[in-house]
Amino acid sequence: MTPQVEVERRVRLNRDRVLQAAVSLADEVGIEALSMRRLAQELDVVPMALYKHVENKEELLDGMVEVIVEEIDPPIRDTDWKSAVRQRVLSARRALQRHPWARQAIESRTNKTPAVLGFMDSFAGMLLAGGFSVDLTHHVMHAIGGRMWGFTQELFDDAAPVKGEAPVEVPAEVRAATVQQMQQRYPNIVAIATSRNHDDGSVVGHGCDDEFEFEFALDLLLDGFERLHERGWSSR
Amino acid sequence: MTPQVEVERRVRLNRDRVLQAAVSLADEVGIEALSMRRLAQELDVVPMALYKHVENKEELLDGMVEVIVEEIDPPIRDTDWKSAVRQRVLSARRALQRHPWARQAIESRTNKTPAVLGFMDSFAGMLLAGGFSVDLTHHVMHAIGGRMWGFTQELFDDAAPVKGEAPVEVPAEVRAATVQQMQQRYPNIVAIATSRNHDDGSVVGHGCDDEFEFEFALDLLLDGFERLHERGWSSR
DNA sequence: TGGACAGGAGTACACCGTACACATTACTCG
DNA sequence: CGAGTAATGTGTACGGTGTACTCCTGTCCA
Repeated sequence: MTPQVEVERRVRLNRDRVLQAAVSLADEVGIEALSMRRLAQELDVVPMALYKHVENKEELLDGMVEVIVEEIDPPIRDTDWKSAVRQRVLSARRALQRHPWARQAIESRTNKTPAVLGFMDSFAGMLLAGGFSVDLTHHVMHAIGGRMWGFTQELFDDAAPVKGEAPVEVPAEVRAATVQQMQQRYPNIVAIATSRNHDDGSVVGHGCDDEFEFEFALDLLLDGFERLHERGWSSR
Repeated sequence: MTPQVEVERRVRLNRDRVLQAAVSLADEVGIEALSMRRLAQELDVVPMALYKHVENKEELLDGMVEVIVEEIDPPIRDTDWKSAVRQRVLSARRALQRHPWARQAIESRTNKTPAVLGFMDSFAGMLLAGGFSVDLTHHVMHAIGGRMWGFTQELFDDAAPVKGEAPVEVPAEVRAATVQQMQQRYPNIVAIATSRNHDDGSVVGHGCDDEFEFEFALDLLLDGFERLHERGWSSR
C-alpha cells in the first residue's frame, strides 16, 4: 500500500474540461489575456498537453464559442414571428452578455461551427415559419447581422474600463477644460452625450442605457421587416 | 570627395511615412500579419526605430485608422438629411472598402482619435441639421452603429478566402455530399443561401451582392428614422 | 503479466512587442 | 565654418506567444 493520501489523484483532461476552463478563464481575465500557457497553468498541466484535446488555438476559440452558443434558450413556439424573434434575440443577448468576450469571438470566427449554424438556421426558420419568403428572409438575415446575437455595435464604449487598468483619477479642472475643448471641436457629439441622464452630472457617455439602445434598434428593424413582409416585398 | 553614388542616401523616417507604410503593408498582407518588425523591415530600418515616431503598436493602429478616415469625403451640403446621410455613409463605405482590415481596426480601437470623432460629429450634425431632436439623434447614432462607416455585419463571409491560403480544390462529389448533409441539418440556411443567383450553380453563399445587402439594411434604418422623426418621437 | 496506446512532460524554435543603452546623423548657433 | 545639442537610428536583451517533435508514463485489455 503506497501512501496516496498526500497526492490528490490527477483528474484526467478532456476536451470539455479544457473548453470549460477556457471559457471561465476568458470571463475572468479577458480574451486577450487568454493564452495556451495561461490556460494550461490553470489546469495544472503543461501547455502542450492541451494540444491532445484541441487542434490549436483557433479551434479552441471555436469550441469556446460553441459552448456559450449552446447556452442560448431554444426558440419559443406558438407565437407570431415577431415576438418569437424578439424573444430569441433577447435571450441570446442575455446568454452572451455573461461572457464579455463573446461578441469579439463570434464575429472573428469565420469557421461556422455546428452550434452557430444551428442557431442561424433556427433563426431563419422563425422567419420562414412566419410566412416570409426565402428571398426576404435572406436579406433580413443580412440586415439584422450581429444583432441576431444580441450584440450592439459598440460605438462609444468609453464606459467600459480597460481590463486590469486602474481608473485614472482626472482632476476636475482638467476634465472641465477637456470638455470645453471637446465642446468646441465636437459640439454635436457633446450635445448628444450630455443630453440623457444629465442628472448624474457625468460629462460624457455613461448616460446610455445599453439595453434601451439595443431594443430601440432591434424594434426599428423588426418593424421594417414587418412592413416589407406585409406589402409582399421582393428584391426582384 | 568620398564616393556616395553607390549608396542612396537614406530617406529620413517620419510619422507619416510610417503610417503610410503600415497602411499599405496591412493592405497587402492583412492586419494580423502586420508586426512592428515586419513594418520596420519594409522601411529598411531596425524595429526599434519605429518607436521614435509612434508610441507603441496600439498608437500605430490608431494612426492607421486616422489615415484612412481622412480619406472619406466631406458631407455634401444643401440636401435633405436623408440623402446627405446616405451619400456620406456610402462614401465612407467606398473609402474603407479599399482597406479590408479597416472594419476590424476601427471597431477594436476604443480610443477615439480626432478624425474618428470628427466623422462622428459631422454625422450627428447632419441629423440635427435635418431637424432631429438631440434625443432622437442620440438613439439613431447607436442604432446605425458601425453601419455609419459603411460596414456590414459580416455574418457569412465564407466567400472571403483566408489570406495567404491557397484555395483548396474540393472534389465535386465531396461537395455534393456536404451539401446534402448541410441540407439535412440546416435546411433553412441552405434554402436561403441557394435562393439567389442560382444561375452560377455555386453551392453556398457567393450569391450575395454585398452592396445590395448593405443598402437594403441602410435604407431600412433610414426609413425607420424618418418615420420616428416625422411623428416627433421621443424616448421620454 | 505484458504490451499497446493515449495522454501528459520536456525541450526547442521562431516569432512577437518593446525597454534600455549606445552610435550617428542633422540642425542650430556662435 | 566648427562645436554642441537634440533628434533619429542601432544593438542587444527580456519575457511573452503558439506549437512541432520526442520521449516518458499511466491505463486498460488480452
